[in-house]
Amino acid sequence: MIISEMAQLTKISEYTLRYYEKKELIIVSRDARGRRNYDENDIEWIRFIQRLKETGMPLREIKKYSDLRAEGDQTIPERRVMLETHRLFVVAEQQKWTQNLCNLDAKIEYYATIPLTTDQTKF
Amino acid sequence: MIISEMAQLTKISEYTLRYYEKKELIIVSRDARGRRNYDENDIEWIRFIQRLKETGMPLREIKKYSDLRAEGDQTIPERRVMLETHRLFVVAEQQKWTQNLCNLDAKIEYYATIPLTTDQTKF
DNA sequence: ATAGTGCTTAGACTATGGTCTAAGTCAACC
DNA sequence: GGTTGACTTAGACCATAGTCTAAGCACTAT
Repeated sequence: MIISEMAQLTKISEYTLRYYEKKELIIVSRDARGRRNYDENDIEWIRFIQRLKETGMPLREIKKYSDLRAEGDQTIPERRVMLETHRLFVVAEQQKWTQNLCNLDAKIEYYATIPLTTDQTKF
Repeated sequence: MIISEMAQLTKISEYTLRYYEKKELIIVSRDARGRRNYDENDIEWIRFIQRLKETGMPLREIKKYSDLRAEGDQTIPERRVMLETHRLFVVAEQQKWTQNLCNLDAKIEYYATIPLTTDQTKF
């Protein structure tokens, strides 16, 4: 699979796919003409990167994970620890957004109840 | 209130407070010596900016809100619409994080159940 | 009066995560 | 054999959100 197909499939631009490779998040083999040749495994991996990114993992962390992955099976426990640690971050984020929603709702509620004649410069 | 006190109070660095002013998010009066002189109203406003930022509102949006606020009471309905619109964003974010957590948990669960002898390069 | 502190400004620099350009290669089609 | 199209590379450029530096002024304490 060529980069343009990969870009279409994953909705990640060719630019970004090359960028990820430059940043050593992805390692892709080349064909006889020197072009990137993505296989099934690469697709899986890129989809996983996508999910990690969606959960707010910075690229340098994803790179760490990628490096461990490249080292082989003996790094599985380490990788799992990374995911468990990241999980705590995601839980915290989720709770933060819930709290933020409460705050915002309170604000909007306040906005709705105060008479329009009072001074509104505070908001 | 002087900038250093404000920085301490809000945990926003002096650099950032000046930056916000340069970006026209905040308008602060000066004392006889030309130094920023924050009052109660400014504190409230900066705390509100903080909350908007926490809920992922970009600075340019906050500036828009700030501009409306500066225009006076007649912009209240517009400001309220902004908050309501932003609320939808926050709700979506909250749901996204909940979904992300599910995905990650499924991943970790999978990690936990597969025998350690299989090929792990997929993760 | 001179050093020190705390502010002022403009503008340079940083990090993150892309996004794009320029120049070049290679295979295929006409 | 020339053009087209899809790729290659290095490196420039962009937006966001700061973060810091340099040079300078005003007041205070010694």
